[in-house]
Amino acid sequence: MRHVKLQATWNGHRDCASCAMRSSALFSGLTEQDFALIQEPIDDLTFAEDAVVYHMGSPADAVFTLRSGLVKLVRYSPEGEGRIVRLLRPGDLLGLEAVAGERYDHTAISLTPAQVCKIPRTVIMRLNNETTRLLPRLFELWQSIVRKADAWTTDLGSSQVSAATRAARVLRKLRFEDDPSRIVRISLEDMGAILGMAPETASRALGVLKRDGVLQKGTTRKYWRCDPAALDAAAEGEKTAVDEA
Amino acid sequence: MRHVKLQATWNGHRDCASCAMRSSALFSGLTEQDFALIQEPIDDLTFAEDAVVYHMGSPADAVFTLRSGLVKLVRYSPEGEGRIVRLLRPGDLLGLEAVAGERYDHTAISLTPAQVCKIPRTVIMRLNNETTRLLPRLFELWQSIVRKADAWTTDLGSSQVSAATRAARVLRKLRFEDDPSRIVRISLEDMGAILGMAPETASRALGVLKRDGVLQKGTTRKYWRCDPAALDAAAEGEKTAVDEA
DNA sequence: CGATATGTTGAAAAAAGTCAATGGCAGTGG
DNA sequence: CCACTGCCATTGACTTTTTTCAACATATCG
Repeated sequence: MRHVKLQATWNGHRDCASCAMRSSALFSGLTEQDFALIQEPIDDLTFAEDAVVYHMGSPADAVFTLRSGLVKLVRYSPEGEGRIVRLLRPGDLLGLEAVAGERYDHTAISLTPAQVCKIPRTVIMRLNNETTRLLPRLFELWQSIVRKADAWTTDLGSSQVSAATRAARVLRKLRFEDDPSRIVRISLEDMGAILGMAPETASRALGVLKRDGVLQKGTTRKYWRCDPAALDAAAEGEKTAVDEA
Repeated sequence: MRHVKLQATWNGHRDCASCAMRSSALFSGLTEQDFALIQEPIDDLTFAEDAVVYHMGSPADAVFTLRSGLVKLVRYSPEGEGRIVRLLRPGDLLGLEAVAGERYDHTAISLTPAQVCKIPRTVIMRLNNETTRLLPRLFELWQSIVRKADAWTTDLGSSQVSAATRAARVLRKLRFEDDPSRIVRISLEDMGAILGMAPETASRALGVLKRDGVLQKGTTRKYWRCDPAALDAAAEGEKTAVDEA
């Protein structure tokens, strides 16, 4: 297993009212007066690649918004086997269970360098007491998490669908926002932990996509290249034109 | 595909304050005065086996509590393939997305005759406006749904775990509450839709459990019999004593 | 520049999918 | 009441996929 970094660097406090993330995340819908209710400081944190944002089972005292980077949520079985149950992208929330429960349900680990805002649960509680504008957003976010979890099962969890097709579906979740032909490269172990398959099988699945012209090596080991249209086709389970040649 | 019944029978209105389900479901934590705020009538409905409680994509205007019976939540892909993403038991909520969204995310179908209470979204909204005692419960419930969805992926979705073991884990979710040796019998198609495998594979997996002495035929086709301890062992991936003989 | 991690590939075994035939049970209609 | 019919469930035979174990290649980091 890869060495895991524990440290985050603190970039100071964040003014939520002027944050670029404001509209896509938790606090959209709040008014200027509402923001004044946020009395605690919101920490702005930077994590290196492979750093732990929080641990499964540890006391959940804050919710996080992901400002940049990519984060995996890992759920460990009692035997120590880990499965990745979600991939989080900029704008997504981490650790929403802090609002409802005692402890985190996953370990959150960065797949790339990541920037997150740490929002103490007390801030959420106060806002909920003082304004009605947070709640609908909270419901929506919770519901979208459920929807994503269900989609994870249905899209990635069927052995009637080929490993290559399911791998392509994962790759689509890993595309760079600004360049759909660039894909964040994750380890085969992680790919296996997402799809519930052995890393060798994941390697072979990616091999198929490469031979079909869907996927190429990137110039650095941090990412792959792809043909976006071919990737979409592969994710639907179709064979590519290259394959038929 | 099995014929699906569409009809529910109406058993009158329900007084939530005196409901046996009250403590395990949505309204635990409310006071007597809070119950007075429920002005709309709560319908008490009975569904036959294989009846649809609500359809995926239809407008979501009510949340349901399951009072008795067993319900599956099915998510259909655009191609019409259905996967079961959750099994609901008495005390569970159905259609919580009505509080957050416009439409139901699944089709809810009864696996046995089922009794449900239909709670209009407006009731939830009013209670949330008038009292602070509903919200924490709502958060908890939402979080427990996420946790169940994640457990579904990790417990049932790994091809490194044998089909028989995963089938045993499903069977554990189907046990009668009052008699842990009795298991609601579902079709092999449903078993396959839960585990993402072909129904023939599901049949063979159950065959293994039968040969190992974990599972037996019931006296009617509505249920199976099992050795509870052996089932637990099988769900952990262990071989039974019978098997070693 | 080498030590260690991760990725790739091969080969054999195990598991699962698929197609097809058979068997059993329940409900229907004579 | 019983044979008929239709729907599942079961099983067999075969194919394909995946796992597993192992060797080897490649890349990264000290």
